[in-house]
Amino acid sequence: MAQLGDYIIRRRDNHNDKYHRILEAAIQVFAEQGFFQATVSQIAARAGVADGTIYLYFKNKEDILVHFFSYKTKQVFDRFRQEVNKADTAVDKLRNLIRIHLEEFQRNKEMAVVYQAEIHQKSRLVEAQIREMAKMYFGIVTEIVEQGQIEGYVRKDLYVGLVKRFILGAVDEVINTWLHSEDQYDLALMADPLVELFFKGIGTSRINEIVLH
Amino acid sequence: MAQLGDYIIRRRDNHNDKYHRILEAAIQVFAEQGFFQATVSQIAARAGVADGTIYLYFKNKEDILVHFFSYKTKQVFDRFRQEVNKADTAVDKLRNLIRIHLEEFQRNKEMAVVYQAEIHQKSRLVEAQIREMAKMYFGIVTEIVEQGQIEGYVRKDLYVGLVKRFILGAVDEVINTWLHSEDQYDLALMADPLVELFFKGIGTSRINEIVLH
Amino acid sequence: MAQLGDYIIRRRDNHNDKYHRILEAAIQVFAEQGFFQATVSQIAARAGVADGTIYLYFKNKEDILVHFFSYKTKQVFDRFRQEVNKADTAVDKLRNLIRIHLEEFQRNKEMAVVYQAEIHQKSRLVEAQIREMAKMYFGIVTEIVEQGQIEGYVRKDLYVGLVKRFILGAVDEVINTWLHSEDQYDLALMADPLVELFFKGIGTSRINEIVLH
Amino acid sequence: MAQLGDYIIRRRDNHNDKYHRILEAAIQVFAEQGFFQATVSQIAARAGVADGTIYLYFKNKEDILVHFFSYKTKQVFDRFRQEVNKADTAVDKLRNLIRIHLEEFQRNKEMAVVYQAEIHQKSRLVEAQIREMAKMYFGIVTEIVEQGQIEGYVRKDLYVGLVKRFILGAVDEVINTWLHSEDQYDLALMADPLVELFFKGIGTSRINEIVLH
DNA sequence: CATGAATGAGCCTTCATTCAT
DNA sequence: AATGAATGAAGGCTCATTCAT
Repeated sequence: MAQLGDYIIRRRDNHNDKYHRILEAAIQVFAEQGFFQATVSQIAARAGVADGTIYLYFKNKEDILVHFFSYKTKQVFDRFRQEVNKADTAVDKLRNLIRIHLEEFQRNKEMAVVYQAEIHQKSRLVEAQIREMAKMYFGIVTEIVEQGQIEGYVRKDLYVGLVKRFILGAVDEVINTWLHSEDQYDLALMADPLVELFFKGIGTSRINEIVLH
Repeated sequence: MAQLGDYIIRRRDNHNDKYHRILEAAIQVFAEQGFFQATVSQIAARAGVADGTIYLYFKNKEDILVHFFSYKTKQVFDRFRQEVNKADTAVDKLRNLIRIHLEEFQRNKEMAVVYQAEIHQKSRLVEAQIREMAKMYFGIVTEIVEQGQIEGYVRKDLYVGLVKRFILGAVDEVINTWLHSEDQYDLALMADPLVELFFKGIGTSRINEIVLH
Repeated sequence: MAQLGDYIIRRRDNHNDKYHRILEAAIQVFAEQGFFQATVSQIAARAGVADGTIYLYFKNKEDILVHFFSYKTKQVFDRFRQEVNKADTAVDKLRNLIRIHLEEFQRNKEMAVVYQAEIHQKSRLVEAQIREMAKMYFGIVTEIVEQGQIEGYVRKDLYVGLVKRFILGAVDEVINTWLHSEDQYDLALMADPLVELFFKGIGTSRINEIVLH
Repeated sequence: MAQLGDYIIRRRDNHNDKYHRILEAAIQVFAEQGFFQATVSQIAARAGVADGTIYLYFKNKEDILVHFFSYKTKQVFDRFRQEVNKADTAVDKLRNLIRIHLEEFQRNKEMAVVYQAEIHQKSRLVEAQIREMAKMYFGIVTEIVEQGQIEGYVRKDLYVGLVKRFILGAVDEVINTWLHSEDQYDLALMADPLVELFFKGIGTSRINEIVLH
């Protein structure tokens, strides 16, 4: 009765299982060795499959990276949006964005490593996806800034494109430092101090006495 | 008479000449292809020397990258220090730091590419140098913050380690965006807006009504 | 009632059906790609069966070629014999032989391609069958020559082994040229001119004034 | 004095030496295994060089075959032309053509094997060269036929294109049979009997009583 | 019988490095 | 010091064949 159904499901699961096992293995190996240093054999061994099996699920080595980006990373960026939506005020939205960003990258350390390496390449293997994620991030920041301006908590004289780089860059650098640090402190603890810096900067009120540009 | 001396100098110059030609060629090739994609032959061809000649000046391919960092990049970071010293106030020092950073990376685009790629690797081939540069940058920021606090323009409740990442990350992201941008706008123009963001943040004075953490 | 019988027949037909579908598919793929370039997967896809199914009907890839030769090619060569038998005189027999040879290879172009490639290999995968066909062809030619000699139309001082190569080679070359020709002229039209050349050669009667060997 | 010259010559010879060693090794391996079955490693081993060395002299595996055709085979076909020129009458020219063809292919048995296999492929790897050689052969036959017609030894009602296939095919078949024969009889002995067949055909004068087409 | 996912041996090719000249 | 031919290890990928379902 349920036999056929079970069978199909098992097959499908098996398929999915292997696909994901390879993907997860690849992320680990890419994280450890870097994309070009990683070998397909290493990935296969880590995934517990034969070398040739890789090519049943992926077109080639590069294709694994592409799938990784459109699956794992995208998934993470989608969570950014969700968390931002949970908050009402601009301040809370930014706080949620930063917090979830740090939390997710802390939780998926290997993804973080691969992501960092890839977006800082000249010839990116995944240009399209990266551009899309950047756009999404920009959208979120734009929303926060505009809402914050309406609420009166965000300055009006801002170039949002720069604000996005200002925020994303700082967060990325915090993550990057953490990735290269010996002791594994809690990355998420950086969220609030960062948010405070984003809103208040490092200056005192006296800074307004100076014409900065 | 002066012949022997000349000869030695010429030789030495010749040596230096080739050493630098190889180094410059390598940076170009690394920038275009990435370190692992670049081949020693390409570098040799670009430098106008034989493949084997590379190994008279460098231990191996990786050694070229190491030399590049301790030569070119270090040189650039040394200029950071010089420019900062030219200014008197903390504000001007930070402005000079950001400006020279953007200017130098704009001027040495290939260096910028190689630098960005390398510092975002997990297994860095040049860990030592990068750590040293990070330390130097941290020193500069510390000095600026402390002076700024004395001058009354910088808040006292700051975690300098985070401030350094906050600043460096934003600048790096601005550079990274520029590197991947189609149109080559003037990167240095970002200096003042960035400095303003660093000091004032994105918030208005009303932000102080909210307890950020 | 007739059910069981039908079933068996259907099965058998089904078997035969698949067997032949695979064989025909293989010939097409072999013709297009060559034996070593062809893949079992391509054959399976063309035949509309699973890869594994191939191995229910054939021992391995090479076995398909063997079967092809003992099935298709043999069948064609059997037709040679039949057509020759239909004629009474040596001249008509040779004409029929040449005509049917050209016609059949024109009709089965893919077979022609595979056949040509295979018999001109050093290490033939189908040595036995080829030798058998050569023998059969030799038998036909022998018969024609002997009958022709009796009838007085064929010279007596002939080395039949050479005559067979003389005829077969010329026909094969005509076919080969056709196979590689852009425009698909009617191959069968070559039959009569060829037969004339076989009988009369290219010389005039004056050629007899010369001692050829 | 002669040192530099010697050096250059040695280098050049060395180069030529290796180039030719690889080429000769490749022909042997191609002859034994066929192009697709042959491995680059086998060729390298036979030539006494490292695998990678092959790629200093040839673009890839296929390129070796291409070079082989434009070097060895072409050289042989050039000899055809030379030998034909040595004779005065059409009869002698044809005899020389056939004789040198058989002699050369007998002397270069491996070349013969590779040549036979290649020209009977559907997708030839060396289409251009083969077409050129075919054209040259056609030119020779045309010349012989026309001269023979003037001399009165060759019939006027001939389609030269067919005559070329008639001759070349027969010769090729004789060679092919020899290549696959166990006992290595003297191939050149077939020249005169073949020439006689070409001129006189297999028919007697009575054949003229019959209308062949 | 039929399937097609999985295997892993094997091949072509690249390229960092060496070394005789 | 300089050359660049030669090396050979290593890696990505293919594909004939097997076998659990």
